[in-house]
Amino acid sequence: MFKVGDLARRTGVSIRTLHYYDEIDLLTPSYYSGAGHRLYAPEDVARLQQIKSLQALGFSLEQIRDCLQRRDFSPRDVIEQHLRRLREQVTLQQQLCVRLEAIAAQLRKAETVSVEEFLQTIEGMTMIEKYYTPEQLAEIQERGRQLGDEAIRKAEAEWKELIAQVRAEMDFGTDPAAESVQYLAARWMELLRSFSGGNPGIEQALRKMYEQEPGLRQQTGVDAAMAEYVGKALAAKKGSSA
Amino acid sequence: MFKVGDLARRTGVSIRTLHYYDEIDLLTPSYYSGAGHRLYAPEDVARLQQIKSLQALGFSLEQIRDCLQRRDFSPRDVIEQHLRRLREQVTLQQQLCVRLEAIAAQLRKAETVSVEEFLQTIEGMTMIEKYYTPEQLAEIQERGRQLGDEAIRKAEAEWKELIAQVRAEMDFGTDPAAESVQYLAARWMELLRSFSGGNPGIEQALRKMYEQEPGLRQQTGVDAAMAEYVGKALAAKKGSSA
DNA sequence: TTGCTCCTCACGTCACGTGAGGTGGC
DNA sequence: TTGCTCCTCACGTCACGTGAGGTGGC
Repeated sequence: MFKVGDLARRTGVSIRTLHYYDEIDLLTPSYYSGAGHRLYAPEDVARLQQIKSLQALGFSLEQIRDCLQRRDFSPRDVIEQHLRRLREQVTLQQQLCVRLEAIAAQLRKAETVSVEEFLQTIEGMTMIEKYYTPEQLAEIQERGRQLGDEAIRKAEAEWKELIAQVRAEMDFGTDPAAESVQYLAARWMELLRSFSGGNPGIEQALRKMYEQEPGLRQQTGVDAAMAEYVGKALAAKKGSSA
Repeated sequence: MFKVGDLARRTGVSIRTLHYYDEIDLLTPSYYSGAGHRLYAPEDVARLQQIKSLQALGFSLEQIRDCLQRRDFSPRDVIEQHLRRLREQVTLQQQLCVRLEAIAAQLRKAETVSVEEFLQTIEGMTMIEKYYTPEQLAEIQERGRQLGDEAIRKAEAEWKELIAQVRAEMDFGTDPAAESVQYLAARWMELLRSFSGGNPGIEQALRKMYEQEPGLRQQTGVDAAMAEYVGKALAAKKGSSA
């Protein structure tokens, strides 16, 4: 026969927890002393052990009560179902880990890490995940690893310069078939390939993302007009080589 | 300018959530209409997007508020720390998965699956984890897989019979050096080896578990007296061969 | 006038932690 | 009488969901 304090000390649960279990009828003491003190019998202690075991497996107190009360209870099904849920959770959390790692990698790559850049990085990630399939993302990440942070930084700088140069030619009204534009268009395709690896699915997703995200167009300076201009330049080249 | 309903529809969050964010000062609308209706400006929408992004990474609303408010906020540290916590969680959940799988395997092995057996299995698992190291557990599991369910069931039945036979000799008062007991002791060591694989750490953990768990002694019928009796028999054999 | 949207309470969730204020046995 | 343990409220947690009851603009 134990009083709450004794049982709490012996089993490592708190007194409040025992009170609570009593309150929700999960574990009611078999006896009470004259003064209204809870007295737990050995079978109550055993039940507490069972409760703790099931709780360690991640079951809710309600599930535990069902498990200990109901006669038509199927341990096998419950365990299997529980296992499925848990596996799903683990999968989701692992995906989250991958996302966080990608963000952490981005932050390490950047030199200054302002709050604004951080938020942009995150929103960028969220946006990107809307357009690429998981397989495409894995492929892009893998290519990024092989290129290395330094090469990626360099490519980003080159894109920036290239876009500015194309914009200048457009503003100047240069014919897309002109040699200077042909050179830029070729460089454009080169950089694009180093990102997409030539995977047409990735290039298509990228195009769609630019079409549907005005913020992205504004941020990079690549708008519909530029896409058309570069497209014409590439078509002119094709035409000349055919 | 959006009213709550508009913003809710456009972003997929509930009206109640927007009310709540207002209540905890996480996202307060920039304006109010004459009738006291919330009016959200474009920058409020942007802030909501940021909140959603950070929430998707698993941050609490309080962490998000800190992140958006404080100037001395270091995104890099927060992400790394968050990642560490998440990885820990995943590890714990994966361990839990392993436990549940072991229990599921046990349940499949048994023919009848009463609630009592289920609870015993779980309590057994919990107890076992207290005595063996994770490496030892992995080794035992691996050996179990190699033996197969059928062989394990057979070994368990043999243990039961062997223990009963030893008990009978003890009750009869047979000398541990007698041939009949020598045979039983040899069989004892054989079965023990098929469990421990000869790993002395596992055998030691097993002994300690039997010493410290009265419930286990009662359940199997292997008490201190029997351990001593078998020990004497083995010593007698050693003595005779030396 | 009828819908629709908006508003502000306010309770419920899950498994307790943490006092508050008071009683009974050594 | 002094500690110690026990008791019963009852609020707080986290991020909202879900009504209840009432108001304002088309």
